[in-house]
Amino acid sequence: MAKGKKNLDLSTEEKIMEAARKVFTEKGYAAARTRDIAEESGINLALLNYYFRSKEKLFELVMLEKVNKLFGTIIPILSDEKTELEEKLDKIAESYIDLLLVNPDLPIFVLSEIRRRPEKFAQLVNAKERVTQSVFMKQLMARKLNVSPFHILINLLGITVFPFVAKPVLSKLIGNEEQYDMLMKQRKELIPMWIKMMLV
Amino acid sequence: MAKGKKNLDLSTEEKIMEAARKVFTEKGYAAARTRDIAEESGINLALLNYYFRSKEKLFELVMLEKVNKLFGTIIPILSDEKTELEEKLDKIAESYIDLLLVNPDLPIFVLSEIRRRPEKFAQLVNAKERVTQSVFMKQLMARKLNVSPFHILINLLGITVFPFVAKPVLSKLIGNEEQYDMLMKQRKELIPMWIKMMLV
DNA sequence: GTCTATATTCCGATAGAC
DNA sequence: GTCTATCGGAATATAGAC
Repeated sequence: MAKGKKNLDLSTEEKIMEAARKVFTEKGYAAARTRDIAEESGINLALLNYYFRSKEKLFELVMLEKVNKLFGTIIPILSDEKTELEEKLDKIAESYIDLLLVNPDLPIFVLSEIRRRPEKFAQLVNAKERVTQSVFMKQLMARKLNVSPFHILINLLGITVFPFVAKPVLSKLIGNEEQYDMLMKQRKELIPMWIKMMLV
Repeated sequence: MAKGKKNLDLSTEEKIMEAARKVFTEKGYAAARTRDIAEESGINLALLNYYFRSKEKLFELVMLEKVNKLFGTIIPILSDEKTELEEKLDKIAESYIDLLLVNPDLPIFVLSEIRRRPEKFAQLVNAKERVTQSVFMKQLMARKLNVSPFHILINLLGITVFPFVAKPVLSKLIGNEEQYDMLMKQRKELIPMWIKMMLV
């Protein structure tokens, strides 16, 4: 897709999807209006329903994509048989921060919408076995820590993802977006170090 | 307030506020309906506008309370002149987790609404000087760390607050709510320990 | 102060022409 | 496939009786 340009080259369907990703992610399902999406994509409101039937159906497509993006980044790394624990930490921090620097409101969007309708979207994650039975968790247990491996996973996700969830507040605290982004980039190397300290 | 009982003893105004806290926090501003709030408080829809003029005005009152609750818990501790750095860590972890065990969706509610309308609500926090110039930050700087003190603050908030932001996902991962709560209680002692390890 | 009924605005969805 | 115009329902807010 051409950077910064209107998506004149995309199909109508893809233009609507692109706009829907933007509007839903920025405002959340309830505050997003189909009229916003139509305007953003440069097409007519009627076409949205022609292609996607309803706001709800369009949203489900976006939500599925976003959930896969958020969890699909980490689950393959957790499940990898070949890499050592320490290397997994490096990979998770780096790939997650790279993802979130480009998509800073991905986590709060997904987590908010899951909380709003857990019965519908929590199952979409379907991560229970894939996480609890993962190689990563087994590698943690092999270390004979005196705390549950869940604590380590929570800490890793916490120090990695939280700064993006709190970006609107932290960014002002730190100064501006440039300085915020610079700190986040530093954290790609720092996070694995901090987590490794918790493994002794 | 009587636990688990209908608030028959409260004034009408306070009954509406109580219901508004619940409905807004659970659903967010956009998905909350004034009819939900009226029903929840056992009064009539017209009375909501009689007392609070509009949905927006009522929401602003709730939002102000919630922001104060979330940031008012930590700012006094950060600013305390008497306590050592290590003791501050103990206090923050304990008081925050106690708060969040009772109000688990406080952080995601506040952070979502700030993100949805940063120009309106980010200023409500108004924490820039109170945090950056705080005793806590000065104590961190006195430690001559080789990373920015912001990293430590972010880590502290990340490992403390994030598990509550991700509660709907983590709770299923861990098992059930009881087990989730038990882990969170453990973290009151673990978090200060982990952060202290980052100070060397 | 509290209610019922209603006004008004907004929004998702569709009809129908091209 | 795409548009304009509009329907029908939902949600906020108000009028007016008690």
